[in-house]
Amino acid sequence: MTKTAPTATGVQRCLTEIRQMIVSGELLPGQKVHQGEIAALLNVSRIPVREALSTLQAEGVLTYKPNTGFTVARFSGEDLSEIYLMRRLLETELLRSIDLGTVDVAELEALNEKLSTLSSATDPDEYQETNLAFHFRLFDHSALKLVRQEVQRLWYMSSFYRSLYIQEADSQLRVHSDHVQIIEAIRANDVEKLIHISDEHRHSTESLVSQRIGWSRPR
Amino acid sequence: MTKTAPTATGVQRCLTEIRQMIVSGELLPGQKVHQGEIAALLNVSRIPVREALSTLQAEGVLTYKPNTGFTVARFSGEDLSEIYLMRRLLETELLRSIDLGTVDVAELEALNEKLSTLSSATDPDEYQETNLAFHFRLFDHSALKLVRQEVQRLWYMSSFYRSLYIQEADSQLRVHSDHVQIIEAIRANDVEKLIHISDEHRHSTESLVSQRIGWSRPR
DNA sequence: ACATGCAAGAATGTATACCTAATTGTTCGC
DNA sequence: GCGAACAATTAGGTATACATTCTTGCATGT
Repeated sequence: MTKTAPTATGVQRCLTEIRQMIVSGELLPGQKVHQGEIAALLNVSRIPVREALSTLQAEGVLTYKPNTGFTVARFSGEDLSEIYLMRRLLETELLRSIDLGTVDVAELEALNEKLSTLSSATDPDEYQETNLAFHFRLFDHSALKLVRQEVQRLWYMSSFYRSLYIQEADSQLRVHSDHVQIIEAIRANDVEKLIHISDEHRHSTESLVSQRIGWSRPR
Repeated sequence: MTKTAPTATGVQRCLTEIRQMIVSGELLPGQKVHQGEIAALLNVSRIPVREALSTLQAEGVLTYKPNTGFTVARFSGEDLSEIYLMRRLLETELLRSIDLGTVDVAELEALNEKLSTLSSATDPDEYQETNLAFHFRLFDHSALKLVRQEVQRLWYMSSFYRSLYIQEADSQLRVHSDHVQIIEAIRANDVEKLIHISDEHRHSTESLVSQRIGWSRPR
């Protein structure tokens, strides 16, 4: 999912790299993002870096103050509640619009199994990646492209905060079993059950994330 | 609302100007946006233009293809349905979260009266501006900042299409009377009624917009 | 000691210039 | 005459360089 096309432009590489730096905690919420540093790190000039930062700001991942620069967005508990509220509303629409009969269940199971083999403590990046793939492979079956895009934006916005709770063995087990239930609901062609399970799954992650707020420490 | 701060950066001016060009129909959906042209038009180099374009792409106002450039996003009827679906879900949450007692009703009435004095045919820009101000002055009373921000993005995305239907005397009358009903509901402190009226208001605009799809003609 | 103002440094904002990829039109071969 | 390769042109992508603004620390004065 983070694979950049071979013909990728510098801006696009900057985008994925900076996103990655946020997920991995290399850039913490509240921290300033120096254009020069990023540019040197990625061996490009500041121009493509600035464009990537502009994009991330529009997505809500960064904040911006003119003549002062970009900062990693920092969310309060209320902010995260809003994000999860929007996710619930929009993801419910996505799930409801899917014809479950057409879903490739085997692929989802494979992704979920891959998740269980990954240690979220040692490979947080790939774990996040795979978890995201699991959910969006499902969302991809919806015809609601714009809603899907917006949901993805919401996941990006909160990616760092999700990474906080995910690095725990307990959470990992919970996630896996929730996913199993999701797969069962799809097999049973039971949309309402799928929505219900997904709601609970989302809600449990929200609770865990909320508990961890404040762990992020900008200098 | 479109007033750029005196200390504004070039990118910000580009942003508001390009938005304006889309609302006014100077840039039509499906049309290519040439960086050089915009730059010359606004007396800046292509650098700030490109950053503004990146931002607008992240907002969904433009589409982008590497090494080929930016294009004004063009929405099908289904796309617009999605946008209105998201608006309904999110705006309902905004309205429900507002303490109607604290709303400055007089200000809303003033904006609505201003709307009726404007001819949407001759001053489409200011009409759109004022209409947007009416709704967002209300949304501003919500504590759900992120939801509000997302709703604003949805309005921006579809601004051109809204401009299509609004340039009709009938629509203008309808809008005004809907707004009067909205104000009444606020006065009556009746949230559910407010939501209901808003739903119908939104739905009627969606119908009108849908009828006009295809009027936009990219070269 | 504290506040104010100023100067040096650093980082942002943008114009210019160059390189590269996509496009368009042309020529050659069939 | 039609299609494919190729050259010329256009437009996008990015590095460099410079201007401008913000920041920071020091000095000065109250």
